[in-house]
Amino acid sequence: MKKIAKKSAGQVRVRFAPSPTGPLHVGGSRTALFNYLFAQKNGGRFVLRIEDTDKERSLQKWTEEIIEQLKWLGIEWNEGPDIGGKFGPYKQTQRTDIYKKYLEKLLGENKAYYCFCTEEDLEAKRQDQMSRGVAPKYDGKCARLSKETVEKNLAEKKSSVIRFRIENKKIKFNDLIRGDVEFDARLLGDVVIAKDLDSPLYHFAVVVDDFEMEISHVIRGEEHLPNTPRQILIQKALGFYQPIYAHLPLMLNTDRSKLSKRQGDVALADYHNSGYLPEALVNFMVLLGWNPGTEKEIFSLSELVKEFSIEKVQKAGAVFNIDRLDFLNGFYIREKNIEKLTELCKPYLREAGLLVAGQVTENQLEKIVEVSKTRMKKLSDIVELSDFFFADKLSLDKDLLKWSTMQDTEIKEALLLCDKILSEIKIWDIKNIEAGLTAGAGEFNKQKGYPEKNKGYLLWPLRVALSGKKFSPSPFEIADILGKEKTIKRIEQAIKLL
RNA sequence: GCUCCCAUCGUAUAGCCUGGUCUAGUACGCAGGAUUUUCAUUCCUGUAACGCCGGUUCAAAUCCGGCUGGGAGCACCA
Repeated sequence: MKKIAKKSAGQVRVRFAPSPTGPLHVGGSRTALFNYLFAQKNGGRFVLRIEDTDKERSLQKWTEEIIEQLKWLGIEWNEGPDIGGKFGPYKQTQRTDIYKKYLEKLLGENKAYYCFCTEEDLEAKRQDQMSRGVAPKYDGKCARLSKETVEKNLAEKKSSVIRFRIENKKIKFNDLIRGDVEFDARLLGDVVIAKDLDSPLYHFAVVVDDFEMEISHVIRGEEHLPNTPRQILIQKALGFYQPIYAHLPLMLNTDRSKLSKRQGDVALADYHNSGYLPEALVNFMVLLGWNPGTEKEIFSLSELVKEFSIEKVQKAGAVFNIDRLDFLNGFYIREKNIEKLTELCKPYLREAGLLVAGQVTENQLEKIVEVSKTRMKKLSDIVELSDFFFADKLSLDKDLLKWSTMQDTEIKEALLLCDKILSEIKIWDIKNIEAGLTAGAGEFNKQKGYPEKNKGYLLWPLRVALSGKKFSPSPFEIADILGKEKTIKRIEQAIKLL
C-alpha cells in the first residue's frame, strides 16, 4: 500500500473547526476571527469544518447557531457545510468512509490496535497512577495481544476501541507564536483514535481532515498545544505532511483562569442579544492577544485584514475586560448613523412593550435615539434610557423635583413659569424652546434672588417633571420630542403634586 | 502529581529579537478639573508596572541561568 503524502498545496488554507455541542463561545469566535484574518491577509482560503464526531453531544441546531453568529460578526468562509467546496463534505459525520480507509491502513500496518479494556478498569488505573504521582497514561495492556485473541474477541463482539501506538520519542515542532516546542512522547500513552471503524475520535479525525483538506496552517487555542504531539505522530504514521501550527493565547476570566461561565457570558449570542455591535466585538477580541505595534486601537474588519500579522500575536493569556468592550461598544454606537441605530434599537423597544403602533412617529423615534445615544453602552440600554418618552403618565417622585435648597412653593413657581413660557411658543422646535426657557431661567433667578448663572432652579424641576428621572437628556430635547401638548400636560401633572 | 506554556501599570498592550534614545509610551479603568440644569458625550490633568535572585556587560525591561508565581493539558470530549 503506497499512499504518498500530498504536499501542502503551497496556498494558505486555514480552518475553524468547532464542535456543535453548544452555542458559539467568544473564545471560539476569536479563533475564527484570527483564522479569517490570516487567510485574508495571505490571500488564502478559510474553511469552516464542523467537528461533530461526538454523536451524543452534537446537535444540528448548534451548527446552525455557529454559522449564524459567525456571519453576524462579519466573518466569511470560502468552504463550509453551508456552501460546500472542493474538499467537502465539511461535517465529520459525513466523512466516515474517509476515516475508515485510514483507520484500516493503520490497523493493517499494526500502527494501531484493538483494545478491549473496560472503562472502569481504565479509570481505576488512572486513579492509581495519579495517587502515585505519575502522569496518567495507558499501560499498553492490549498492545501486544495475539492476532488470534483479537479476532476471537472481535468475533465475540467484546466491546473495544482502536488505539494508536505512540512512538517513544521526543517530538519537536515549531509554533508560529511560541517558537520551538518540545514534548516527550514517552509520557503520552497510546491514544484512542476511534470507537470502531465507523466512529473516529477527535485526534484522528482532525489529522485526517487537515490533510485531506490541505490545511496549511492550524491556528487554534492554546488548550490544544498538548494535543499537538499526538497529532503529529498520527500524521507521521499516515505519511502526511505536517501543517504549520500557531497556538493562540487563551481568553481569561478576571482571576486569570480560562474564560468560563461564572464571571459573565461566554456565548457570543449573549453579547449579540444584549446589544453589543459586531464591530465592537471584533475590535475588542482582536486586541485581546494582538496589537498592530502602533497606537491605533480602533479597527474595522477590513482595516484588520490589511494590518493583521500573526507574528504580533501575544504569548500570554488575556483577561476579558468587559469595561473595555463597553467603551468600544459605546464608541461604535455613537459612530452609527441615526437611521441604522434606530433600526437596531427597535427590537429592544418592541420587546419591552414600548413600541406600540402609532404611538410615536419614525421621526420622533429617531430623535429619541439621537438624544439617548451618548448614554448607551449597549443597544438594550435604550429601553431604560428612553422609556419615559413612551409613557402616558409618569409616576413622579416628588422629592426628585427639588433642586438645591428650593422649597415646594418655589418649585411650583418654577413649573408654573415653564408652563407659561412653553404655552406661548408658537413654533414648537428645539431652538425656540431652548431660547424661551433660557431667557426664562435668567428672569426667574433675578426675580427670586438665586445665583444668576445657575439655570438649575428652573430647568431641573422642569427636566424631572418631563422625564421622571434623575438623569436624562435636557428638558429642551425632551420637550421637543414630546410635543407641546404632552409637555404641558406633564408639567401640570407635576404641579399637582406640590 | 506529571508534561507543556507564560510573566511590563488594576486590565489590554508598546518597548525585548537588533542591550544605551525608557526619568518605560498608549488605551480602558480610576481620581480630579473644564464645559453643563442632571447624567452622558467632548476636552484637560493626574494615578499606576519592568515578579525575585544571580550572571554577562562600561551599560539590562531588553541577553543567560535559577527561583517564584500564574495558566493549560493529562477521557471511549473536542
